[in-house]
Amino acid sequence: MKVKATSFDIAHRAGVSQSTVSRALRDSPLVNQETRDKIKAIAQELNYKVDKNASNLRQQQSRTLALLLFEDPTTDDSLINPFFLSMLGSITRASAQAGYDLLVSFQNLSDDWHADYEDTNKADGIILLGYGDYVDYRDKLSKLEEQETHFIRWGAPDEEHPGVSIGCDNFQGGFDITRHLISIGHKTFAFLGGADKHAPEFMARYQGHCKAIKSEGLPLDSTRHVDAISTEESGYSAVESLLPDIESINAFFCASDLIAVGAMQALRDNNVKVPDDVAVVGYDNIPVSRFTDPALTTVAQDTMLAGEALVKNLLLQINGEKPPAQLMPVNLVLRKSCGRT
Amino acid sequence: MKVKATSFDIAHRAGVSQSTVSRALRDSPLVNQETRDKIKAIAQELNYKVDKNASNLRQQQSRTLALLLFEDPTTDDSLINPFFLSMLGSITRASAQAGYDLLVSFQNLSDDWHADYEDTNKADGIILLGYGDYVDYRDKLSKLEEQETHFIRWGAPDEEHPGVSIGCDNFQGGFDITRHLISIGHKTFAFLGGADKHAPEFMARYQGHCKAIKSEGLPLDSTRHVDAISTEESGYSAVESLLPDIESINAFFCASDLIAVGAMQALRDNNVKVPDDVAVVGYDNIPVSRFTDPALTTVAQDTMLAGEALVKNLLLQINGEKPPAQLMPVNLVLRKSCGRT
DNA sequence: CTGAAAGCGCTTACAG
DNA sequence: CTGAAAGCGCTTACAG
Repeated sequence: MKVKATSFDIAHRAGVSQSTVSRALRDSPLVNQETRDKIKAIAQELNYKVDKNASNLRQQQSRTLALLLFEDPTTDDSLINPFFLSMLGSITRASAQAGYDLLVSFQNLSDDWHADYEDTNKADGIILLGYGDYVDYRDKLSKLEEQETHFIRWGAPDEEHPGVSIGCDNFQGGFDITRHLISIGHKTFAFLGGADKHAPEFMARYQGHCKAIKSEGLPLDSTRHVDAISTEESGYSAVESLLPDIESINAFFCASDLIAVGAMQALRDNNVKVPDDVAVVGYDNIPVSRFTDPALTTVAQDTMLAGEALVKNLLLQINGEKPPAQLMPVNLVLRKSCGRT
Repeated sequence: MKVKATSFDIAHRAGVSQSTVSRALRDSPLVNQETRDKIKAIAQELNYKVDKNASNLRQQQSRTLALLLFEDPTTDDSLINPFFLSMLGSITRASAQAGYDLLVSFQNLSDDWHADYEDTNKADGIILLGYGDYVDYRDKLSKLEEQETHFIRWGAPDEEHPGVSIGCDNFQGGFDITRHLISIGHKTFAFLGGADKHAPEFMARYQGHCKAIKSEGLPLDSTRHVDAISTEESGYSAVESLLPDIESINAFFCASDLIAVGAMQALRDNNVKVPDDVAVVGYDNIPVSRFTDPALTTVAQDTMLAGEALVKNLLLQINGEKPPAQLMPVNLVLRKSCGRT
């Protein structure tokens, strides 16, 4: 077993004090340029690396962020919503860019996750990612806040809830895509997705949907609402439950792409043609959505931007500021599944 | 700002020494049961958590694993191969189960990633995940080994390369699925996927494919090989390049599901019916594969098992053992895209 | 510009 | 069973 070099070893070789080594390695302007270069050369030669535990302990910080990913409770062990995975990617990149490491952890909503990350100095702050069932969340968020943990939540900004959150403008997304459906002639709808307090994102999308129907002068009963959670299976069953009345529906607005993929599957299995017999749109613009048959019209959330915003906001909090909640813009992605584009 | 309690605060309140607090909190049998309970109660009350930096520094370990995920070099910023994401999920779970935290980081193969994780005591070991372009890797792996870093690589076990690796039996997978294709009557093939030193997984799948052709007594030229990397786009182009001869091909063996998804897209766009005109099979069993039209026959790698094996192996290394490389079994998943099942 | 020293908050060998 | 003390490897205020 190789023994790791310490700053004392370097100091010894360089003929300076350990303090000077530490300063040189941190690029302190206090150190003579020549000395600094010499020290760095020796450090490289010995393959010396600053011990993070010691450094963090001394500085009382960790330069690490923790990402807690909440699984959809019903999801099977190996499946994770592709949208969140894509967020995971962008958050990882954003923290790396900011010079922070990222500790990743999957949590079940039901677990006792109030999370020993910041308390233990393992992380300077926490990012919470998942469809927020805020009814269940709430107490845990309060506890985090009580302990003055720095955290940011992905999801709908919501006055009533503890902590800051960043989310996409789900209302606007639901509004825009519905208006598009109406503009190309669709008049009757089914909204697939549980829209209640347990799924505020879906609820906002649904409200945007209804608002568009109203504002375009269609009767309020032009849409029907069917519960579904964000899985293909659930989308499949939702469509099955509507089969008896399928003729009366022009367009399906699925609250997520996963639901839409399952819905299209069910329609195909029942010989309903998309988009000829019925239009289908989704939400999230997950990678698959381009490759379904037909390609899925959907609402894109910019995960890159969102990830950056989350990290930036959290970092501000860690630096003692109080950054505001943020609502990210959303974009329509028109493809074939909604009919005449 | 709340001041964090330390073990001294607890000691003070409990009327014992700080050493005893430390012992009690670590469930040392040396401590009187009553004292232990009292200390734990006080710790809870003060919301005390052991400082990981201090604890790790003292113990010279981190109880943390680092996962380096290598992106396919051509992949755009926000896309990550779903197969690896699924591995990510299972690795995260497996490390949590083992009581380790997981530091996740995306790396570009081109970056200088020899990775200050173990050297800095940020992690006790490293997991490398990605399609291994081992030609490029090699030097970096050697360097890791030289520094006596504990690491494990996902990929084909390979005598020639530094370090231990765990991978699925790609040869067997390629063999099995090809034999199935032959058994249901297909006689001519195209293999889509770059099969050279830069993509050893694909190469092994290709070799299994060829072996099956030989062992079933078909002529060696019953398959043609077209380069493709693991993206839908690449699968799409690969099929396009074969269109002039498409009639001569019974079945496409795509080296990954992503390639297959793109290939099926291209076939559809060119009015070639799957599976009636041509069969298509993939590899990986990514979530989408169930929902393509038609559903994709593919080879499943058990990511759950694989993740656990990686973590277990690495932990053994950390404990000073020399666990062997491992080849994980693989399963055929028969769906509609290959024709008569 | 440099060094000696204190101290971050633990764990654990040593002594009792 | 318990305590006093050393020490993990740094960073940084203090003194020069």
